[in-house]
Amino acid sequence: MKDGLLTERQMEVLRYRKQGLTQQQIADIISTSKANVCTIEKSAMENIRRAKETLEFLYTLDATHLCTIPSGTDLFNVPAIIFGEAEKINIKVKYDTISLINRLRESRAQACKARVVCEDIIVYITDQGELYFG
Amino acid sequence: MKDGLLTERQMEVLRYRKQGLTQQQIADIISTSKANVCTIEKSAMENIRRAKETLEFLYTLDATHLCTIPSGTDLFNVPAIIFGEAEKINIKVKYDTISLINRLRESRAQACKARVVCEDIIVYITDQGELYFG
DNA sequence: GGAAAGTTAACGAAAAGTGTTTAAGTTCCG
DNA sequence: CGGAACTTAAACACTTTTCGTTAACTTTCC
Repeated sequence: MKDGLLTERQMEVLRYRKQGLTQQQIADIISTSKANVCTIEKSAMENIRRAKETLEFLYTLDATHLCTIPSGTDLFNVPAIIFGEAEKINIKVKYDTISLINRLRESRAQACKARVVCEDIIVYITDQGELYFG
Repeated sequence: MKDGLLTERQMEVLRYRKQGLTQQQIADIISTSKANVCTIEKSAMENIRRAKETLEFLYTLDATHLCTIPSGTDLFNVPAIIFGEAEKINIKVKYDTISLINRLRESRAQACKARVVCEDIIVYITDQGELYFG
């Protein structure tokens, strides 16, 4: 039975980073180049991103496809669309208008520019009204 | 930029499984042996476990060590210990007695037998009073 | 008991991930 | 500007993961 995704090296760098050390300082401590510290840190972040994405997939397994928000939609119109679709299948969405927009912004930041959705967004919903954006 | 931890094959199997298919049925669909479906499913679950553990590590980066609950402690005594330790460092724990026990049970199920803690449990806490069990 | 479902072990080949180095690039700030 | 911090790319040796096979084993349920 193995540990998480991160290697000892990666966790080491992240811990030192959390303490505020520069890459050069860490490089000196663990006896390597600062370029290497950079790549180790970067691959650690990549692993964390992949861990998150993996769990996101798990959630969508429990969820069903609700609708797709087309690119170009005004962000402020998104809640109404989602509430409407959810109502059709008799599910009460867990979020109000504001927190729904915030949740979307957090989970798909690069898909939201100013007030507009700039990528198609697939919306999933669970029986409990939890939302996921794909 | 890559996807999550799971391979196409692994996601495929998990989706069919969610639909209630047996390993043999899936094996027929994707043209392989049921033994292979089993190992693919198993490694998928292992990847999911690792993803969770990775994010747990991330939380402990933000958190500081609060105390260690020794093996053999009565579960119902755990909240008092934790509240006491948190008070010493002036942090208000986010949970009440009941939800604290539930949180512990969920996060470290195999460490809780009946009313007793059967493994040492390291407790971490954030400035916001969020708890993590290592 | 017997059939279907599921698990395990051993092994091989292909693919992917990791830690390094070196060298050339940023970006930020006084 | 100049320096410190940080990023990137190519290449390498090395380890790990993955998918697959075969064959034997356990569990579950009627």
